[in-house]
Amino acid sequence: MTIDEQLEFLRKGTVEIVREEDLRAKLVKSAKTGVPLRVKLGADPTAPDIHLGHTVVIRKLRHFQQLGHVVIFLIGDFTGLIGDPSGKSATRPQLTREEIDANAETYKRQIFKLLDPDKTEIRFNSEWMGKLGSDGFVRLASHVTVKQILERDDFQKRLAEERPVALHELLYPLTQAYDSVALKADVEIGGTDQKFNLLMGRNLQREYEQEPQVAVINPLLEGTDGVQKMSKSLGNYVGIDEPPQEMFGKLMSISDELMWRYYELLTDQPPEAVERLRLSVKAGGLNPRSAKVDLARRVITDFHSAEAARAAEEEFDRIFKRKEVPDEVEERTLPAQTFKLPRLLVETGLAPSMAEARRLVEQGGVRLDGERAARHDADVEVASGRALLIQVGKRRFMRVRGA
RNA sequence: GCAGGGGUGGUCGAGUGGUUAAUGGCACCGGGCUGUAAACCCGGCGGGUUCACACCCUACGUAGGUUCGAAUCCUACCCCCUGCACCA
Repeated sequence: MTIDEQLEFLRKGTVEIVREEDLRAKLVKSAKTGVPLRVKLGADPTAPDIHLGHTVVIRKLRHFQQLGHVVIFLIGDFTGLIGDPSGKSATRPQLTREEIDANAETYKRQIFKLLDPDKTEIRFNSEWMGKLGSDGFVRLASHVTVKQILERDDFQKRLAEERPVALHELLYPLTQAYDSVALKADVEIGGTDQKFNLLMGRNLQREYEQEPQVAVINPLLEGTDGVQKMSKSLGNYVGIDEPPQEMFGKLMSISDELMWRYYELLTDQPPEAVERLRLSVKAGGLNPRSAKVDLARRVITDFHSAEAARAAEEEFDRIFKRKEVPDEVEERTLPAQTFKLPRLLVETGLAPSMAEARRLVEQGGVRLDGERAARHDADVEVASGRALLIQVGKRRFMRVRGA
């Protein structure tokens, strides 16, 4: 690829690159010297559960790898003590060395679904932050001014709104920036929420007489609700460790509009190809459902396999299109006796409470052996040797046998 | 410590003595429709007993109190936020 093509390739899906000219220069230099660029991404040690939102930046790392550069996956075990000042969470639980190591292993297993292990360094910032000591830390702090730190939107906003800003939060951008110095990073990847921190790295590197890193800023992926950013706590996420069937369902549940966003940020489909698809759907030639199925297939293939994707699709069709019983249904054995229907639902865990169970039946959401249960006071016999198929809603199934 | 503001159901947020299990939004759940777990429409959304009308219990930071009756009034306490002060 020419340098221009490389730039184009790296630009895909990003919001901003600061500065693109610097990146060009680094790419040229690397090509000339044969020394790969060092591309950094920081990760929080407390949450090793990666979801699709995180994969946006990981995918960007992969793009750099594909061009032959070295990726440094930095686990912020030191910064984890501070917690990114994203507004809410105050103090974070202090992790033991063992927990951090365990989390690191989980990270590795997950990120190597997208990244090439041979071109990836896993590092911990306690490595250099620990050595710094409090005197070193104070010296480090002398390199930036309060005003510089307070420039950060988040701080300004909170000060303006008279919401608290803890002192240690101000140190977060500083330590993150120092990581770039310690690693001599050429490029740092991050979401838009990280922009300030990434730029701080540039400043600090200059202070330490290093060539400033390039900040490659990626958008934050919206969650399946299409509104808020994907996050575990909001429950609008798709975890990359989730079973294929779950992923398929969740991806099918995104809005038709959001699907294009996902195409852009979660697949390596070239923008032109995605645009063609979009036009085709818009013109009515292609059913949006089909495009969504295709998206789901691609994502599942990345994290599981093409085979798993096919199976998930088949299962989905079976349940939602043909309204059949899934391939595998959980089985439970209960003492052979007669149950009131709501009681049975609670016993099997298909409903959390009697009141909820009754509601489900009244609303027509419960089927017994395929027959809609009309009355919630019905007696249901669980006989030994016979299996009873219970369905709640569209997607919860269970087979119950009497013992 | 002082002053002020605040703590309501998964969440946001109404409600200042009586049809308040608590308006409304969101989330969530069920149904309908659709080639989608999309969109849209309808319904539900603390728990328990009951075939059912119905009844009971628990709930508005915690604990008491006033009252026929309190999320709403009083007292104490706890927690959060803002400002000021004190200490260093």
